[in-house]
Amino acid sequence: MSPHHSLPAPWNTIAHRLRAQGLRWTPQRRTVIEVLAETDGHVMAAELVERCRARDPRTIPSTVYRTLDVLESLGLIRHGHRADGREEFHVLPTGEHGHLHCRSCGATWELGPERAAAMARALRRGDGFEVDIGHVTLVGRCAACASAR
Amino acid sequence: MSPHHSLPAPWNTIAHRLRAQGLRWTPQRRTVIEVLAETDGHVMAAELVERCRARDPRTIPSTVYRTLDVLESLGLIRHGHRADGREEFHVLPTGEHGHLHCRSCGATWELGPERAAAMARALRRGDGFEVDIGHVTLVGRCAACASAR
DNA sequence: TCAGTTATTGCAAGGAGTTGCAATAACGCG
DNA sequence: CGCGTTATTGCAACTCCTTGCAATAACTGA
Repeated sequence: MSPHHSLPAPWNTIAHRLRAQGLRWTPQRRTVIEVLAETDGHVMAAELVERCRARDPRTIPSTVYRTLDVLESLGLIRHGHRADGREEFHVLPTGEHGHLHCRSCGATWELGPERAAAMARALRRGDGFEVDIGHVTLVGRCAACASAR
Repeated sequence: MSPHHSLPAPWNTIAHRLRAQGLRWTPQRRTVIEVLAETDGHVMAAELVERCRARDPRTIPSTVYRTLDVLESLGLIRHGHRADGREEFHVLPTGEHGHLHCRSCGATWELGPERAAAMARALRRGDGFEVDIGHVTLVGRCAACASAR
């Protein structure tokens, strides 16, 4: 087995990509990336910090946040905000999808690419605004809660 | 002149509305409402706290935030989140309007009721989700910045 | 008007992020 | 391999907001 368990998929190229930009590959960044590689696509920032701390107790929050900024600038993750304003990261942005949150029952679920696209079209029509649908969680009421009033 | 300079428009009825619900009319709440009555419709939470403090240096932030919660439950204001996640309040929600923020040029502007409605329709179609468009600031790129790439 | 009830307040502590700065440690080059 | 350059780190302080709790003070009813 390799001396440093290597990372899966696109994560294993990050060291090179960083260095290619004059940036550095550090143990702290490796920790963050190892944690990201294990997620299913969504992580709340604070939760990610916690998982890094579990892996390495010396983890410093500000370092994690700064690493996340760098990874976002590389296009590997994308940050957004949940209904309560807290930060959330979408790992490896695949299809553009959004999030819907019902203020009545508290549920949060995904807005599929097709409907997200329809919404983006509705916004574009008018002044040409190109929405980044993944950035926010839309708040409202789900069908069940809306009709229950 | 009246002993207690009375508040304009709908604000002057709040004391009664509060008491009608078993809630109380306090000097601290009066301060918050005086400040709200002077806004143009938008205030960032922290900024509002600051203005209350200017009016009464004894102002305590947590009291202001709690008062805002109460006022929101009365339907007088509505909270939302800006592109950076910070809290913003819409005073006296009139027409349903949203906010758009361009991540390139940093501008933020309003999404008029018509287009907001079009977007809400696009979301409703599908699973019946009723979006509260005023709650979030949609992030993306304005026409100018989008075409500049 | 006074007293009892209990909604609110003030305070302190805590969570989530951000930022400035000096010390540290990756990198790239000789 | 060792050095100098400078990107990063660790730390401390700070912003914005939330929460628990005991003390305070509005309201209500007599």
